[in-house]
Amino acid sequence: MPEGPSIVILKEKMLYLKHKIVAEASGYAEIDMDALSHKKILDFKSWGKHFFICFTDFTIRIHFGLFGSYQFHEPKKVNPKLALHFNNDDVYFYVCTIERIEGALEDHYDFSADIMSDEWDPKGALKKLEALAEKQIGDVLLDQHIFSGVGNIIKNEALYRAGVHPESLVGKIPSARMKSIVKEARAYSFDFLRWRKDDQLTKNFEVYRRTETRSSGKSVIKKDTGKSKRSSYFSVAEQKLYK
DNA sequence: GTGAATGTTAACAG
DNA sequence: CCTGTTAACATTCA
Repeated sequence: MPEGPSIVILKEKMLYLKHKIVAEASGYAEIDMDALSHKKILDFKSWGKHFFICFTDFTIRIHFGLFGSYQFHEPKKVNPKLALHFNNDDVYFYVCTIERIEGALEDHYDFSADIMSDEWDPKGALKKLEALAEKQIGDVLLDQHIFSGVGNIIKNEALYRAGVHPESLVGKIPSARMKSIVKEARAYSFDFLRWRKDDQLTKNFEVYRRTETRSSGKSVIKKDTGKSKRSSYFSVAEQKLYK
C-alpha cells in the first residue's frame, strides 16, 4: 500500500468524508478514541507516506508501513487498528501506525520535501544532496527528509529513467544528471499515480521485479545495495555507475 | 507451500 | 546521535 502516490489515492477516496462528523472511533491503536467522538473532520492531507486526518486542534497520522491496508464500508475479518464510524458508514485501517499530532501540521512537516506536493521544491532537494557526496544515490532517494514519498519502486524506476546506477556516489554524479534524477523521481511518481489508478502499474515497470527491461529487453540485475540493503533492479547496459 | 516484498522503528549486541 | 543486526508488524502476491 505504501509510496507517496498510493497515499494520494487514499486521500482522494476519503474526500467524501470531509466535513463529516465522527460518531465514534474504535480499534486497538493506543490513542484516546473518545477524543474523536462527535468531532468534525476538517481535511485530509498527506506528506510522503504519511496520511493525515485533520481535526480542529489535533491531527491523526496514519503510516501504513509494508503491510498496511484500509477498507471502506465493511470491516475485514482481522481487527482494525482504527475504525471511524459515521452515520450509516465506516472506514477501517489495518496494520498501520496511528499517532496523534498536536497543533498545526505545518509546524511538524516541511511540505516542500513531499514528492507529490504542489510545494515540492526540486532545488531544495539538490541543496540537501550537496552535503551527502559520499552516499549512494539509491540510499539517498529513500531518505524521507529529502524525497518524502519515494519508496523502492520509485527509486528503481526513476534511476532507470535517469540512466544512473543505484550504487553511484552522489558527489560523483554530474549535476545535469543529478537534476535529471530529481526530475524523474517526481515525474515517475505521477505516472505511478495514474497507472495505479488504472491498475496498469505493474505492467509498466521497466526494471522493478523484472529480469529484462520492459522496453529494450536488456538484462536486469537484482542486488541489495547501500546501507539500506534494499533491493535494487538495474540495467548495467543502460545505467551508468559514477564512482 | 514457500519466500519475498511498495517500510519503519525499537531493542539489542558489540 | 556509535553502528550494525534483528525482530516486529501479520498481508499479499508470485
